Amino acid sequence: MPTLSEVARRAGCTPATVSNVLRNRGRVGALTRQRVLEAVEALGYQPHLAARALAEGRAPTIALMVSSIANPFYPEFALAVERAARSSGHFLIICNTNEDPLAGRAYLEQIAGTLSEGVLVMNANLDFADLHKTEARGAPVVLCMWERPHEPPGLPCVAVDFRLAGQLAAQHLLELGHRRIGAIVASKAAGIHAARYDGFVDALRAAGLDAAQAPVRHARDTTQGGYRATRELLETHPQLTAIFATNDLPALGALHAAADLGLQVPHDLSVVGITDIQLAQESRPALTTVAVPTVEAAELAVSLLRELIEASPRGIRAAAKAPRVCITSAPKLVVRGSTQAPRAERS
Amino acid sequence: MPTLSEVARRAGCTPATVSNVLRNRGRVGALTRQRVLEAVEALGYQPHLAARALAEGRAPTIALMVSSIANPFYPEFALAVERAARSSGHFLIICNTNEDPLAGRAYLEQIAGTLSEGVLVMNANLDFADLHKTEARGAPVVLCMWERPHEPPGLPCVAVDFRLAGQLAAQHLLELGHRRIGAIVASKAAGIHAARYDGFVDALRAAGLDAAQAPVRHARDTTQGGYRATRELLETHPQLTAIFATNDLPALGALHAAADLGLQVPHDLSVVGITDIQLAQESRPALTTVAVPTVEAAELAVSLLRELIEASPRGIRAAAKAPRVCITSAPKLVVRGSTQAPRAERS
DNA sequence: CTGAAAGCGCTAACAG
DNA sequence: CTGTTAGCGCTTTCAG
Repeated sequence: MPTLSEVARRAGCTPATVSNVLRNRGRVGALTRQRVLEAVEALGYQPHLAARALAEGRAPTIALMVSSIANPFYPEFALAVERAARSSGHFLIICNTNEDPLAGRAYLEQIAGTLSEGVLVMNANLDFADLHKTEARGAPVVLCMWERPHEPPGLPCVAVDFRLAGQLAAQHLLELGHRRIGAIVASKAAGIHAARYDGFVDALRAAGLDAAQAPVRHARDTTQGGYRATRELLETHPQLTAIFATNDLPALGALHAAADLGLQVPHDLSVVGITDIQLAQESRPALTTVAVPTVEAAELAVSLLRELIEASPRGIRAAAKAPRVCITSAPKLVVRGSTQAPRAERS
Repeated sequence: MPTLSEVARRAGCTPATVSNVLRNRGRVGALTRQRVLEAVEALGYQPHLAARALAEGRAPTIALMVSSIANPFYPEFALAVERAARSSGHFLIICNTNEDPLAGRAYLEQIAGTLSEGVLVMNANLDFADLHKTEARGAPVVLCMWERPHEPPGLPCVAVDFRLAGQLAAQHLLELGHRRIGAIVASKAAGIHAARYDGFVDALRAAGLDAAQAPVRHARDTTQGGYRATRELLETHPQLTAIFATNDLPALGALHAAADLGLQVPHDLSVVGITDIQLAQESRPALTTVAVPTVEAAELAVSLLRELIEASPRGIRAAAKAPRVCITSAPKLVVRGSTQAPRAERS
């Protein structure tokens, strides 16, 4: 691989000049520029990113921490992040923590601040102390999908009003006339999805229902998890006419469970999820869900991270004011085929 | 972030010595080592990866080129690649080409050899010329899922016998008694999936059938694509009893189409796919498919890349012998609920 | 066993 | 306008 000085030699000037023309710094004579450009072309020169990073004191990548890229929601998000990162001149490093805080820590320690300029964190079961440590080392951190806009996490974040999402889902069911609704909370880590469930409860209350009366099951955030939870729910509470799930994957599982129990969705059972992942459109029936602004969140996260990077000139911590919280636009109900009014008005 | 020399100062020695203890080079006195380790600990020192990369002339990352990480197959593969990369000391950069050869080229030119030591290529619609160019610049390239083990592509690759996969799928259908089988070829780029279709034809021939008699549709490699193709196929050839799709996503689409046409799968129509992605287990009915050794392919790809990296000491091209081809273990038929013997023996 | 010195490829002042 | 001079943080001979 040709280097700057090889280009310089060929163009009959110094590396500094070549650098200048390449980055449009300092004025360079038209003729010199011309010769430099030719030399670059002839040699097929490409700047050495590691060298540049070292000299500039900044890295050309950002990291995305995620528990497992194989969860169908993450790739959609990752794709949007990558696009945004790309257009701000960064490459994306994917860090699968596999739900293991130690793996997460190892990643953070190794790349934050040396290979990656900043870190984006999707639900990845990380230790907050580790995150603060990486911040302190000079690598900004942004939480990508904070669930409670009004309860800041003590770290910069983009927040989605998931409580509202829960409300919207529940309201939809209530408006259709459902009164006996089972809830599935997909809480891998404690507390995650709590806001969504809170919203569900809000809506029930607002409709004058006793929320304690609605049966709940916790499940893993997978189709399987939702499948099992639904079967349990329906076995113990056969009179349920609808299922509210805090995420699409378990909602999809509910669809399967219903099929296996001989229930027609939405005729015998309505199902609603949250997020609106790709798959939600592809199930049979298609899933009614509350769409979360994924792409917007990804873009906000990257631009917030960028801002923080710019604002921390070589490791100087920003003043100790409260970390920024960016709020996305509101989640929106998407009605598809998995919900309708309950069949029997009397239960 | 503390640097090597800060550690050295604190430990009362020189950077060179610190470097030595950290990488177990050159002998270091037990006592010095002790002090160095303490200093490292006290300062929370972490090596600066970009600096190390520059000094060593090697990069700590590899790149995975993929057309879009949002295609459900890729994340599964990417996860396996990341694990393998990790355990060989590399980080993974995800490069979504978005099916755009120009985007792919831009990636290759920028990172190959400077940020990434090597490049893994999933079907990403890249220009082979670009790949050869990046090889020539000193960054090894490995194709991750070459479809024809016996027709080497002129680049190092890991090959999966997809022709066999096609055969297995077709044989399964034939053994069940199907004779009127429609084929869906999911060929985003020309020729991709051709091997799978060839295998299908092989099996038909072997069974004494006229392959020309089996209707074929080309489709995009998506559920949607499979959906449309299936509807077309069934409208023009209502007597079909089975659908063979070259990939799982279109096969899943076939399932949906059947449902919309009022056909029971597998009772009225059998469907078989290839790959065995996660989703294949989750459809209703679950999809019969030919499983491809994804994880194995990912691991082979990374280890082949590693080998090539080691073998090319700083950009010296290996001798011009034919590039290596690693062959994975054979694809295997996985029978699930979407296939059974055709209902009417007479069509 | 440890230190001194050179350099990886590039950028960033500051002179000329 | 262009060249000179220092590094960025680390590794790596090669002396001591």
